[in-house]
Order: sequence, then structure tokens, then C-alpha cells
Amino acid sequence: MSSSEDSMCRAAVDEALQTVGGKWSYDVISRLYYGPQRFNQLRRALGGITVKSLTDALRQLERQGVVHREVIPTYPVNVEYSLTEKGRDFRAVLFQMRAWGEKWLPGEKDEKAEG
Amino acid sequence: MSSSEDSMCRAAVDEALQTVGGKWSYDVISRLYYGPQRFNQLRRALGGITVKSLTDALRQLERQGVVHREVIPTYPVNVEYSLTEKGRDFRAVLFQMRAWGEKWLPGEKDEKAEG
DNA sequence: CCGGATCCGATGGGATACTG
DNA sequence: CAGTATCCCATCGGATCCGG
Repeated sequence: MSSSEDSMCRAAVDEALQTVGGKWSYDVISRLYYGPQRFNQLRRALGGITVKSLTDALRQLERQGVVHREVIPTYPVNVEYSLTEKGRDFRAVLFQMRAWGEKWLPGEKDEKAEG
Repeated sequence: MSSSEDSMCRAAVDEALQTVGGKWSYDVISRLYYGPQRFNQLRRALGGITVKSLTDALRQLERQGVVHREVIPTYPVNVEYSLTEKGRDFRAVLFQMRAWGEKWLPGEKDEKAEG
């Protein structure tokens, strides 16, 4: 495997960063792990997020193929958002982030193994 | 144990996001994996990064305990930056990001220089 | 109910000048 | 060499109005 390629590494990591980089990206993705949700359903779940912020976040995730957007032609229109396989697969990244964060969060760990 | 806590999950993931969230954070960390480096050494390695951007990135990483800053009182002053254990441990996160990114990057499926 | 359009304040990153 | 201080602009995120 490529062990010293910086450039291609960059692009791959960048893809992940764009996915969770936004302020609400993580929250949106987290909610969608519970299953498909409609727009205002997400809005309510995320508390004080504004329409534009949520739209932007969803559009970004959609462009990356992380989120799938399905329009259900009822009246009024219903739009359902769900995670794609790529999105579900992203759990591994979040999990790793969380593991690292919890391990090194300040103050939470008293035992400072001096090595 | 934390199996379904969203809030603490958030804090942990947030810690990771703050670490790589900045535009240059990833590049700085990557360079430091090669070993301790001085300020201008980093600057040159990172190409067109400005003084302020590099300073900001390093300060942020320093605050989080990811990077260690050591002043060597020579003349002129030398300052050496290196990764802490927390920083070195972050490789797992970057690795996971990279793995996911490479797996799902659009169209870039073909492998290069396969032995 | 979903979300596009627009204005606005906060923030981040870059360029330049100057200092210890 | 290693920054600090300052100004500037691009982008982000939020609020509001409006249309499908």
C-alpha cells in the first residue's frame, strides 16, 4: 500500500473533512443514523438550526453522495433524507474520532500514565 | 458506559474536529510525523502558508495538547515543534479518514504503482 | 411542508509591516 | 529566526422574506 504518498492522502482526508467540516454536519449525520427523516423532522431534532444552515448541510452531504434525497410527491410535498452506503460507512470515521476524543479529553482522565 | 450518549459523543468528536478542522491543521500534523521541526522549516515545507496561518494553527494544536512547543535559547532563537503522544495517537483518526476517503472517492478507484 | 433568495454579522485565512 | 500587530477579504452561519 502507499505509505508515503502525501498528495493522494490529502485528497482522501479532505473528502472526510468536507463531510464533517461544517458546523452541523456531524449532527445531521448522527440523526440520520436513526433512519430516514424529513426536513422539518431533522430541524426539530437539531434544535435551533436555521433553514438555510440545514439546507446547506444537506446539499453538501448530498453532493458528496453521503446523503440521499428523495422527494415524495404528496401534498404538501414530503422530502425524505437518508444515508447512503457511503454515509453509513462513515460511522467508522466518527467512531475513531470519538474514541480518540474520549481518550484524550482534558480532565476526564485523571490517570496520566507517565509512560 | 457511554453507548448511547449523544452529548458526550459530541464533545469527543468535536475535539477531533477542532484538531483537523483548520485549513492547514492536517498539513502541519502530517509534517510533524516526520519528526520535530522548526517554524520556518515547517513554513517552507508547507509551501505558501503565511506566518499568521501557521502561527494560528500551531497555537490551536498547542492548546489542545497535540503539539509541543520548545524554545531553544540560542541566538537567534530556535523554536522546535513536535507531536505529543496525543498528537501521535491521532494517526488512527487520520488513517480512518483516509481509508474512507480513498474507498469512496469519485472515479479514483484505479490503483497507482501497485507492486 | 420544503426550501430558494437575500441581507447581515461573525469568523477564518491571507498580505504586509514591524519587533525581539 | 520566530513571531506580533494590523488591515482586508472570502466564506460561513443565522434571520427574514418569499415562492413552489
